[in-house]
Amino acid sequence: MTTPDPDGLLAEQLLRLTRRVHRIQKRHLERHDLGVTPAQSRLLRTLAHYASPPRMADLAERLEVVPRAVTTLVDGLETNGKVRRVPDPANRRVTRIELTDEGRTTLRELRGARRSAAEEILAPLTEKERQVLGVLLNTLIEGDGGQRC
Amino acid sequence: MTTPDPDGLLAEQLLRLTRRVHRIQKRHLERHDLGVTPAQSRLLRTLAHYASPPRMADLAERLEVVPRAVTTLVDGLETNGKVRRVPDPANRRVTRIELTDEGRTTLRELRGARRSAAEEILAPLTEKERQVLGVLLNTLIEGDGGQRC
DNA sequence: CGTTCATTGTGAGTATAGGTAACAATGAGC
DNA sequence: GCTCATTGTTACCTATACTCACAATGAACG
Repeated sequence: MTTPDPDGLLAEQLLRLTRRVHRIQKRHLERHDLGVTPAQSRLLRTLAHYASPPRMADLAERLEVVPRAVTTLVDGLETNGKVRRVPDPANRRVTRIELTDEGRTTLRELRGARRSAAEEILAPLTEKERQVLGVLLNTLIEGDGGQRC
Repeated sequence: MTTPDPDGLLAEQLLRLTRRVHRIQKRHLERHDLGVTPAQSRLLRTLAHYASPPRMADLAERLEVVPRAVTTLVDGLETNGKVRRVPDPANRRVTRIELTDEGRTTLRELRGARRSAAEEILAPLTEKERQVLGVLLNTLIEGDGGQRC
């Protein structure tokens, strides 16, 4: 009742914050000069979560993008020597994506950039507030993916 | 202590949520078929906040983008008849941006799209949680713009 | 076996959003 | 009047992600 459109406002804040997060992330990445774009950084981190090299399609699903988008990202990372495409002997349609040693090194350095970016973004929040925010964001993320359709 | 990199995780969640917000917003905009891109929609809404027509530079500052980006957005909106460039008689360098009647109509219809998009995004949260999230997001937004540098 | 259909990744092209650099027109300060 | 800052824009580039079409491959089934 305080505002006429509180939810729209919330979405607005979210989008605004988003732009800032992107900017800050990009700046910190450039500062560390790892030769990796934000989206590539995300793919690298995702890659680290797998026990064995995932397929392109696996990555696409995990990143919530169409497979074609993964191709471009892997192209960039591969030319920079961060990842390697390896054919799957069992199914010749699939190509699996492996982190190279250089990719693993980059990933470690990336963690610093990521941490400092997060710190800059979250500076205004106390530890407890961050926890609350984390829970809320998680609810939003989980809520959609699991229940719809 | 539960996770090794809680802040980085938070930024990750934020970015992930962001992508979803963009997708949902775009879908709802397309469904209402108002001939307006998400960024143009944002400019229109921003425009409505001014008592008198703002300058391009004002919009750029408010939207947190470079002036050049505003030019493109206004170009699109002007060719679609949603806004009008009017020269400022007092300072011939500045052009002020006015909402047209059609722009105002679009803005009203836009509110529906915006509301339904917000509802879809925020569905997993209770009313109280939304309030908490609003406060946290506001802290993050205010905290950066006002205090740094 | 072969025919058909689904899966997998990618080439080609498009859209959106933003950024930099250079510039012309204008205004302001000395 | 000369210099410098402001304002918007022209021209160009980047990043991200999309659709569509397609070739290669595998799977199902008569």
